[in-house]
Amino acid sequence: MTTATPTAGSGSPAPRRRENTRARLVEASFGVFVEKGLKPVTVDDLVGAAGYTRGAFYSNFSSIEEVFFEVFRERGEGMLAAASTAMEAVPEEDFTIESIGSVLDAVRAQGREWYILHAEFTLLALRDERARAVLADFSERFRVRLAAVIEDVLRRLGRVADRPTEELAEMVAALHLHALGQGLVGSAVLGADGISMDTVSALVLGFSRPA
Amino acid sequence: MTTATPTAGSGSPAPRRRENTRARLVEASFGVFVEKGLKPVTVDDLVGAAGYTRGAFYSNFSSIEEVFFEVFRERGEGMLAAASTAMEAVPEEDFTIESIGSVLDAVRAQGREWYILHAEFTLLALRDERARAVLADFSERFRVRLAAVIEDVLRRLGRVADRPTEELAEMVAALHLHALGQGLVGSAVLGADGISMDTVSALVLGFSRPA
DNA sequence: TGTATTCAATACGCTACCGTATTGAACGTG
DNA sequence: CACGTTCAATACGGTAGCGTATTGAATACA
Repeated sequence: MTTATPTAGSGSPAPRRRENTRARLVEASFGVFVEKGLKPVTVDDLVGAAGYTRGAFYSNFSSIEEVFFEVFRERGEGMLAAASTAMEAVPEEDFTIESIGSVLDAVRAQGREWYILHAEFTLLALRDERARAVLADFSERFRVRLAAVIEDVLRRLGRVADRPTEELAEMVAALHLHALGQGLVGSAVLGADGISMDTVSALVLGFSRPA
Repeated sequence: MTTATPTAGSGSPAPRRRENTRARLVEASFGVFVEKGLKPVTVDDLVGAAGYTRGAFYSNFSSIEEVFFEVFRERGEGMLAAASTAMEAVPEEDFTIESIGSVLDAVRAQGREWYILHAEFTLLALRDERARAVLADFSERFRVRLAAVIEDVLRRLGRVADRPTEELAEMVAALHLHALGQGLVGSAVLGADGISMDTVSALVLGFSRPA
């Protein structure tokens, strides 16, 4: 790579417009943050990955954190959208425990990258109020979606939950993410590829009873 | 603070010995890592917190990561020791679900600080093989201890687990840590102060059956 | 008590990265 | 097809933090 051509080889050169630059920068930054985390990343890393130089960065953003926020928001919306799509793909009368799995698959599909981004952003949230708000918003929305599926499934099975389905959803999501992380780190007690279906099933059944 | 007196006001001035310096540096570094994370920390932050200057650092360590490892190992051992102590404090014939709680309390006692250190170290482990090994070792030891308690409790209750108690232990530990983190970030669906006892109880009962 | 050794304090040069200011090429507009 | 505008590329000075080399004060030891 000699010349710095943004997104090398993408058909038409794409007009030099502000939105393009921002979008490409955010897009490319995702991989950089996944690879390095937040603090070790430099402005040159980001523009380098996108095929720009420093000037493009400061003309579009004022700090690296700003980009990080944008990346998280964007990928978070992606996750939520994927989860919704997965839900809607299942016809109402086919709800089974497996339906929960298909929502979890939306997370699994982003796998390693989402896990890392999420962990990194959580750490930021511990120290930054605004990040806290963004994270809380995402988490709640995801939890609510998952809770809805769980509720549907329970209804279909003719069972009622012992406690708020949101708690159940929180547990399932937490364990799923945790298992994904364990898989990355090597020791995978709960399954290297996220939580297993029979664990989900045992959880959902264990926290509910026949209506 | 004008003069840099290590551990200001601790009775005797304490001899200027290598081990002392190392120990103080590690001790003081804990707080710094909790506050800032890993990468943003500078050598001056660490020696400053301990009341030394750069010289002391490079004469005892060769990188900041090295100190970070040492901090995690040390606090990890502390956690394990606290967990063991908690276990042994309960007479064998008194095992109830609450016994599990007393192990979790060992974690709760370190609360916020342990959560952050652990999260920070996990992120490092995703990118560093040696950290991975250290983390795996800690996690396994903790899981085994917790699994032992769970097993004892189940035996006492005349129940048998549906699946390896280590899996159960992993779930309980993961949810506990997750809940602690949620508490720090604000939204505490599973209880702001770690996992609640009736969740633990439901989990343990849900994943076991009468013998 | 004098001498050798240990180890933290200081001094120093170096590099990486920052953020601003300036330049100049692509684009829209009349 | 000129003109103005938009925005990324480049050039720059400033700073923070690094790691080494040297110094000097404790401590051990004879």
